[in-house]
Amino acid sequence: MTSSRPYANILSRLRDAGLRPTRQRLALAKLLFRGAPRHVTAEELHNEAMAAKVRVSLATVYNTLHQFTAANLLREVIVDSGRSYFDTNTEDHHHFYHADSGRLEDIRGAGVTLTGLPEPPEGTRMERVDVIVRLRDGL
Amino acid sequence: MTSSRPYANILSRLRDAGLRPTRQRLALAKLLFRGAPRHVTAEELHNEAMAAKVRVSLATVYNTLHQFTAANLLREVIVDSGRSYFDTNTEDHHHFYHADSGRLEDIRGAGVTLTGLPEPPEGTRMERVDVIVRLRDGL
DNA sequence: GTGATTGCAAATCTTTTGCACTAAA
DNA sequence: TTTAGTGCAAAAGATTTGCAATCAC
Repeated sequence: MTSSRPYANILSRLRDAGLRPTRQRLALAKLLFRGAPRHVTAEELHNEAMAAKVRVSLATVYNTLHQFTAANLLREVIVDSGRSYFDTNTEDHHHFYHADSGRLEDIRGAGVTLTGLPEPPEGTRMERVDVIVRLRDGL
Repeated sequence: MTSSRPYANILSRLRDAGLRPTRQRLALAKLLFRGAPRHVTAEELHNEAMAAKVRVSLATVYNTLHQFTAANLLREVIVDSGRSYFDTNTEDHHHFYHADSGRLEDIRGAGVTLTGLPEPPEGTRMERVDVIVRLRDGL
């Protein structure tokens, strides 16, 4: 059972991604990938690390999140100017954004279809398509 | 012809929105709404104002952009954490985001269809749906 | 006049950077 | 070793705020 050996699993994920499995990266990866898929900000992850007695600087958390994103272990979700969210779910999916609380919720990609999108302009290629459903509390 | 009296037009747009038509707001609105629909950042608009010899502080540009957005004269487009774009096109449409240049391009909303989106969760309402097609230069 | 708006500078907040130090291979 | 990675503190942006001065009505 894979989930019974999360450490080894994470170790290989980092190695496979070409990232040296340093103490900090391993610790952050364990925090990120242990439970269900989640959305975190750099500051939240830093706080979690502190709570878990893992010594990491905020700068390293930022660096690590970006390295993980470049390695496709994470996806950056942009819904709020001035705050970056990182999503542990890198599969095709979209998001509900609870604008009043700042919380993100996944929308499975499978069910959603987009039709009628124009071709990318000459000289460009489509990197990805984001669908963000902005929600407000109340009626 | 409406476009021959942009000033009077803008004046009423502000009044209708419940915004006092101050010198700064009129000047910024004229810059924003004169030509074709466009996407601007606060800093770009501030630079334009300076170039047009309109004295406005950057803080006032920010305030004004947010007031215009609240009044539905503008729409804020979020594609980049750390930089806000304001779109003079408030109709239903989506965006190409040229990630390499930071440029935004409209996609007419009419042609695009989204199917299979789940209902908003209990206790929330859908404020709007954004589709952002992230583009990269080159092949 | 009187209350809404503005300008300015300072404050805030998030994110990035430079560089000496530390640790992985 | 040798080179990548880290911490820290400082820098960099973007945006907001506080408050006295100014303007629209």
